[in-house]
Amino acid sequence: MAGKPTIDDVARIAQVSRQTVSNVVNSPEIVRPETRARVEDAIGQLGYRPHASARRLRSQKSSTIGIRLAAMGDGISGSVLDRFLHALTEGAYARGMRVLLFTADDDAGEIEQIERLRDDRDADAFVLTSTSHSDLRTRWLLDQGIPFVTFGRPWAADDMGDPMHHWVDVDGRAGLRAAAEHLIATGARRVAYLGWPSPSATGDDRRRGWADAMSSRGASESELASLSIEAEEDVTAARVAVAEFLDRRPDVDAIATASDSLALGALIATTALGRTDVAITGFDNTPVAAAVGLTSVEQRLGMVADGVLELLMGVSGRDISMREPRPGEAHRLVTPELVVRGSGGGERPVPVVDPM
Amino acid sequence: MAGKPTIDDVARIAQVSRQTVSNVVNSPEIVRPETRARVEDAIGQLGYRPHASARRLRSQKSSTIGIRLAAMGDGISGSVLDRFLHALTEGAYARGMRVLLFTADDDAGEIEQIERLRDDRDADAFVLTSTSHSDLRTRWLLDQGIPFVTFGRPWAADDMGDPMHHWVDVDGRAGLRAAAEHLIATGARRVAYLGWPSPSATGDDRRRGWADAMSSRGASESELASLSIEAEEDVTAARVAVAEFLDRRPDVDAIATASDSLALGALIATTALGRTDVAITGFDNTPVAAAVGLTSVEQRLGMVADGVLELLMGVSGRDISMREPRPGEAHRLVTPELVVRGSGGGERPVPVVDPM
DNA sequence: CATTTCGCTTTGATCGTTCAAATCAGAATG
DNA sequence: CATTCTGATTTGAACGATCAAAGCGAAATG
Repeated sequence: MAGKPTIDDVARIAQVSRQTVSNVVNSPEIVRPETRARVEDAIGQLGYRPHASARRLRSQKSSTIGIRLAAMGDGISGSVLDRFLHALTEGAYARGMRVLLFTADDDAGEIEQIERLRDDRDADAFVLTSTSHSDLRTRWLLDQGIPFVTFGRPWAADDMGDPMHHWVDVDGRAGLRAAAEHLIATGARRVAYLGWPSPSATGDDRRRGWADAMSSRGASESELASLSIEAEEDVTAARVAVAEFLDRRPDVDAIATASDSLALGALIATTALGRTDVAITGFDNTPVAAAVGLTSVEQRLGMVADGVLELLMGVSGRDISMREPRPGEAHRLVTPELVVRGSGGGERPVPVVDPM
Repeated sequence: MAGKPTIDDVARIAQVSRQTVSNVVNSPEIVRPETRARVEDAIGQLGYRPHASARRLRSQKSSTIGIRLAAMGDGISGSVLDRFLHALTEGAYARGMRVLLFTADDDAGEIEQIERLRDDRDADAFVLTSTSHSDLRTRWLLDQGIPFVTFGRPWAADDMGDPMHHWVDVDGRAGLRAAAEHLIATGARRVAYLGWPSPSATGDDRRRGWADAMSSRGASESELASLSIEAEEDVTAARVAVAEFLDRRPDVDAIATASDSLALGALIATTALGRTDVAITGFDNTPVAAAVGLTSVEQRLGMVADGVLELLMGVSGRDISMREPRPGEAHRLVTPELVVRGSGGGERPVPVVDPM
């Protein structure tokens, strides 16, 4: 009476047993309608809510997904993780799950934390981000039989066909193809590509998208090579690289880039050179892109989050229920969306970076 | 035997009772050393870890802090929340707490979620961010008697003296004073201020810091007014405002700004105008600032997080233990730190934004 | 020597729920 | 009409820990 109402309080008021109340809460369909109504009434009247820990103890499920909050030295794109986290949390709540945060300095530390959370039964599934080829973590999780999904492909020989583990990823290739095609469609004659130094699994894939668009317009391999710019994921590095490049190749009138950071560097370089005719596209659709009016590729993180939850819990399940990954059912490749803004080419409706 | 070991398994191996094992885990000092050793041995041998939910059920404590992951339309500065979250999570784990995420579209929605999490006993304390004057949420939380700390002052008449509730904040005024003084020290003769339209609690406070520095150099009120630029938290808006301003006041050779977004706008404007002699400082020390080499005010979010946990749990406590806020013990005002980079003034060691 | 004190350990109850099996009333079956 | 079946509800036993109080042996006290 003093504290929060328990299931017994509800049972007493509704003149039924504990278990019936439990049934009304967990599987209403097996309770006779009138009984159900009576119980629901009592629940509403008392403001009863099940004690999550009691339920978790008994059912041996934590209904919690653990995810590492990376230290984000990733520059601007850190906000991608942020938005993904937001979408994941929202989706998780809709399915009766919670999202628990943890931190770690490196992958080994992450494994340690996951082990702890698993042993404490604080989380029963995990989501990994920024996976690399032959990732320590995925191997370990598979060995342990811990349910997990990665946001990011394993980038193994045959990602789609050979389901080592469950993953969701964004089709960067399609994204860059769209960006390049948009630049061409809005009047660009020579579209360069600004990406990260190869080899870079994600980067090479994005470059392929640009190459797709260019090839279908008749560009040769050597032309593609001569239109490629490389820079580390860093605004300054990108600025320097683009300035140098435009000096050699003033005929280039558009640049599709692999990230908003690179794009920002390109934007600063072209502005400084007075080359405001050069159209630029970014990737990630970060707040910075929105802020400076940059056309960018949006990853649709809501769909990514949905995909993750679907792989973890089934299409509409409310429990972690992961099977062996089966071909065709273990992956989701989300097609991104091009968000067109002023600096993306053509008429430049809002002249964003030229002097007033 | 099949599943994870329980406290009873440990007890059996160590030839002691359940409770003794519990004591070894929770208050080792009351157990006789040899007994303790035996139990610890058994724990290690079995790899025993207490079942978090069982513990929470019995002790009626969730040992969990809830925090809303804002949708971050805040532009670049979204990363501040991110870094704070990281620091908070790290600190929380060190004190045996977990951090649970939730989302909401607005403050009313946040209240709803908090109520749920409280009722489900999923979290027993909350951290609020970006509080406004006369905040719906703080009022409600106080009424409900739910432990919480805000990151951000209430901005009431006398924040420091009158402890309505527990809060931690960064001393933006001191930050901008330091920035302005740095600009002056490195050779600037006329330092303008670029901030958000008044009234803005945070913004006005930061402006005051700049004004402090200027006044002590003998600037009059009217001079200060003529050196103030206003723009919304938006790169483009800032760029436009700064371009206009520099047209009127070409004598200005430095700009202290209230945020990295504004600073980026200023940077783009000065670059475009060829005024690379104008030194600029930002606020928040976001990845963007680092990327473009911008001197910026670092909020020291680790200290903020520590302050939050201290107010919630006491100096070294491992439990939520909040009293009535008492004068002098209910607040923490963290002094930020100026991170000096190339574009911050003076010699411009690394010419970041001029054409190559 | 009986008694109190002290330090450590054990015992029994309990936290609030779900599981598994038992019960029960009424309908359907032969 | 006795019997089986069926759907809805109840009962007793966990889940794995901590709390509160009791127990116990050795040392201290009168």
